[in-house]
Amino acid sequence: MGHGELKVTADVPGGLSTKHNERSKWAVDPQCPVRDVLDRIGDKWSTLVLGTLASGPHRFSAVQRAIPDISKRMLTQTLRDLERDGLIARTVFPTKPPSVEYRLTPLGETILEPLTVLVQWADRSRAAIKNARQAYDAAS
Amino acid sequence: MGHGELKVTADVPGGLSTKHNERSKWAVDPQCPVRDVLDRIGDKWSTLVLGTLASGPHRFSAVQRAIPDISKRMLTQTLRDLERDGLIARTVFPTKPPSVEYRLTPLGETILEPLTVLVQWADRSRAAIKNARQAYDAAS
DNA sequence: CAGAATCCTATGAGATACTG
DNA sequence: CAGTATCTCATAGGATTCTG
Repeated sequence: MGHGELKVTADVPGGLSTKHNERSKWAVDPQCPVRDVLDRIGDKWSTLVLGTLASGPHRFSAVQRAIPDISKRMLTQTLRDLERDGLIARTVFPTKPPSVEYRLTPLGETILEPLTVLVQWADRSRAAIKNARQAYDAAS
Repeated sequence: MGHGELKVTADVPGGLSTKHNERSKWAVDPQCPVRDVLDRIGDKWSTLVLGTLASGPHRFSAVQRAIPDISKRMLTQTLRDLERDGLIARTVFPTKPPSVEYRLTPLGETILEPLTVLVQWADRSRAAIKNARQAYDAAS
């Protein structure tokens, strides 16, 4: 008890992994889904960009306006990585000056729900975490 | 259409955020929940440690065995950060040699479900992402 | 406008050695 | 056993300048 009622353990006995692993060695696999997903969205900007595009297609400069403190360099790189992974699509309109539109692909839209679940957790837990930090820092 | 049926937009019109923000400026707030959560679990090891402790309390060396390629330095630091945020609890047994046990707190257990949702997405999407990468790299 | 190129720095993280 | 203390390196990421 104490851990038996965890929803996660009902489906994934070894912890957070989902299958194709025996027992608790899931963290060993360098291609385990945990590492896989975090390498993808664990960087500083990917989720912000995905969240921005969640409300519809944006041009390069529009994304940058939505995330004011991202540099052009990191925005370009983040967009490229997401495009390479098939999460967003890039469309160039050969106008003068050129205009480029970014939008979520169908695959990219499927990540919004998992991200939303995570963000909602963060929102609900913010106060508790803040308190925990203050208690920890006060005790140290 | 195209974005109107997104589940995420039903609850969170501005994108991934959940509330207390007007329109699409959610990414501007440095304390926005997206950045908040990613600063917490977006590092290389936190989720692996949380996933390991999901199956029950572990001693320091047991966590290290579960995640073979983490260094003692990073394991210590990751455990400290998670403890500070109130997600895990540290219990010292004054035996000789000393033994220390780590376990999820009630708060820490609440993050397992969001993480599981994300991991399951990664698992389901792995093939699609792999294909997208190959197509992108072939076209470049 | 939408980048590409270059330079630079801060930090994440590994390796190793030491200790109560 | 469960850390701490250094040292070192790779890379994420910022600032700036240039261009089709």
